[in-house]
Amino acid sequence: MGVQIKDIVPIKEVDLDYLQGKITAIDAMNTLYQFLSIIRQRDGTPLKDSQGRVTSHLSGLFYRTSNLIERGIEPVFVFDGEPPELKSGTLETRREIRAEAEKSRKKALEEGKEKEARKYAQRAASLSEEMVGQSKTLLSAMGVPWIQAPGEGEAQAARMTQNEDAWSVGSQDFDSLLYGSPILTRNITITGKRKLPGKDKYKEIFPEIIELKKLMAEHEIDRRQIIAIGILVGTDYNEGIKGIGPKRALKLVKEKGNIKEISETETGEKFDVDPLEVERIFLEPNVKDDYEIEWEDPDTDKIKEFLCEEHDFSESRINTGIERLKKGASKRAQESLEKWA
DNA sequence: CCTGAGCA
DNA sequence: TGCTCAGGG
Repeated sequence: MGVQIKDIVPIKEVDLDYLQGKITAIDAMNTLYQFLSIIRQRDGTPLKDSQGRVTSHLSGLFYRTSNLIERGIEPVFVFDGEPPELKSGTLETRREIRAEAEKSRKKALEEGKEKEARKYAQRAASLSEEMVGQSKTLLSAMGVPWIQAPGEGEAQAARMTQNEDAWSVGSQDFDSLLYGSPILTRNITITGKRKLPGKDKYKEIFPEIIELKKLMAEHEIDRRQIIAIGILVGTDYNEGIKGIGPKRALKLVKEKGNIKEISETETGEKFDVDPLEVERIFLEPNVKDDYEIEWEDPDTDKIKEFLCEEHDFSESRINTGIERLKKGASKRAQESLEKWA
């Protein structure tokens, strides 16, 4: 889920071309999970190869990434390592929710309720170690860099952006802002259209830029106070206070100044874990500075062997993707040549 | 999610 | 050129 602070975050819509020439450190798990959950048939069945292995994540990853590369957007994927100990409660809860959803999915399918079945299938989706490994294999064949984070991927991506090795973090969640990323990019999609709540109409989706500086300036708060707001509404590491959303959290934080003061109030006594420990996860995350970000030419044979031969993707569709990757690679080569001129 | 065909 | 829609694996 991530920390829910959308209501107090200033968001700027941009065109996908705005990201051209910019390096985006993409939260890989966030993205793959999105693909796995969304790329499905009407009854909720994911795409599968002839051996019954799920391929939805590979489809999304290949087509979207080759589009980004063609447009000169430079993605580097960042994978989760070990979660902080405090996340175990959240992870357990998610497991339970998935198990329940899987039961509901089967029931709905037996009753012939396709739409219901799909909803529960999406909720039951979970990324296996194998899927993560396959995704890394595919990215390497495509010549797209990926980084193994020691801890949370969002934390590592944020550090890379702070280090100015990336321009922004790409994720749907807001957590990277708490980890100190100067810029967050949401909705990095090619053909984004989303159902309008209620109506049968579809609205086009644009990438969104969120700047940490602007977020801080707008509310006259510092980064520790943003973390405090997160802790009040709830993070992956604590439950948050019932009845407090981002607006009330902001007000409280501005009144009390910091999480320590808040923890000593009546509200603060309701925390399920020590809020200072949660704050420490965001301020001193488990990240590394020895990483390498290099794009390479796509390896056509490896891509085809992996996607077409092993997982039954259509060769003609994969060919157009490979052409896009090549186009991006030559664009990069051209630009690095111009730097010398 | 993304592709590609069909149709205005 | 832009839109919808079925199907992808």
